[in-house]
Amino acid sequence: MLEVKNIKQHLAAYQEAFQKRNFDASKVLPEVLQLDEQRRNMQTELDQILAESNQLSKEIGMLFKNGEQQKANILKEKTAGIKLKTKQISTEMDAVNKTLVELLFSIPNVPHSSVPAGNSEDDNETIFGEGEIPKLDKKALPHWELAQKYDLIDFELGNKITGAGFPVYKGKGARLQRALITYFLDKNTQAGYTEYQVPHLVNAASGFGTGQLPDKEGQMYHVTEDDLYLIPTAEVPVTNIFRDDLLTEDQLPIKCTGYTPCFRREAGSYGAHVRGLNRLHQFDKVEIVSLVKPEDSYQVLDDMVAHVKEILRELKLPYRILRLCGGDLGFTSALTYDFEIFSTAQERWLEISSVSNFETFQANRLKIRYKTKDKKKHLVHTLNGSALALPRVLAGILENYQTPEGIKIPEVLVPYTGFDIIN
RNA sequence: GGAGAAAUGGCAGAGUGGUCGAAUGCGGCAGUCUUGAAAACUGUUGAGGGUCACACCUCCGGGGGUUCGAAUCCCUCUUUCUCCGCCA
Repeated sequence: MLEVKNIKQHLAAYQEAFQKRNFDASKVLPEVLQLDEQRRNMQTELDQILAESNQLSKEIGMLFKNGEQQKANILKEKTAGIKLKTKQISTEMDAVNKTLVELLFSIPNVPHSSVPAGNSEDDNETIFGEGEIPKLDKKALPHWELAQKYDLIDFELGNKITGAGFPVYKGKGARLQRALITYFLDKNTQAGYTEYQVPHLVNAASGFGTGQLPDKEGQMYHVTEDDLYLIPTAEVPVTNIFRDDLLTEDQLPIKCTGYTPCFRREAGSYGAHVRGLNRLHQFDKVEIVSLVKPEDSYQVLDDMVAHVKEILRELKLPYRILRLCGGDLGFTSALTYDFEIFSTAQERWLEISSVSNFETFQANRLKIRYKTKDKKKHLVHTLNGSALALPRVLAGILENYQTPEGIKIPEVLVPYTGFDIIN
């Protein structure tokens, strides 16, 4: 949710920036300002009436104390009209407020100045790449065939137990996944992120806080009986740890990491490009979340990108980094870098991390603020990223590390897996 | 799941219809004293809105109600604690 005072201050600049994400803000922003003005005026009017009412009540109290019942009763009659009026104004104000908030909820974040304009993923900007793409044998297999060949993942079994998109990991496949999770968490904690284990179901308030609700309701599994949602990412419970918090300046930056399964309905879209581990309803992910002072957030974004880079370097996976264009940018994000690894057997890039700066967009909804030494209060900037998403990393390792003898295990993982080849 | 009790400022804890946004203690901050520290003493110390600044408004778990007036009374929801039942 954007801050009204910022809209007021940067109206023209915002209008222009929104064009990059093809969002027509020409009507909605002035409307927000107009509603805010209206709400403000009503608030002032209401306050004045309440002040009058409070004053009268006090006088009545004094009169009763002094035994001047008659005078008190005269004043009482005066209050009747005031009561009516307060009710009237406050219902009107609630209505205006509701419209205002709904409108604000419908406005996406303002793209950062470095965000390229564009409509789709084709317009994303590749800003970095490294790692050697291995030259594989002609007989190289995609990961779903490797998974079957070495009995690592059973997709059919998942179908039986639950349905499509819920694979069962098995033997060395399960072990490799667990090794990756532990390795990621170790890397993250070494980099100063505090590890959390959080609930996998969240309430609606948490969903609103991080922006999954109300617009992306259909993407989450909803447990209607208890009105809870299965988390689509650890970002939701982890960021909500700090909802409504007033932090002190010296508590920042706050860096958290957490491993959770993630649940996504992702209705539609079946076919070859979502085969195997490419797209699932349940998958594992290790997430990193940062809460920082506004002036630090872009440096921290770079730090988080560097951190993910280091992990991919250690795993020796060929990857590239994209700066998302306006059209591909998430609703809540101001700037997002996507990491993709090259799936050699599928000959395509797979997204395995997305690192974003939300600036105050989430913090404004979540009311996460901090107090400076001179007691000024500001919203924090929130950032998060995957470090990393498991299934596609697993897929990338299986495919890129395959040899005629079997699948080799990246060196850094061997201490975690306890074996160095799958054959 | 059943029975009972409770929810107040950073914490502890009073207040049970009328200057209560809230006593008191601890903690925090500032000062006095001290070479420095501790102790002692003095002052100060919740949040949001609003204003150039005041004024003023709102907030005593959430929501609703009674009343001229609610932290205080009523309804409801949530959470916590104790006891019982069940249980990884």
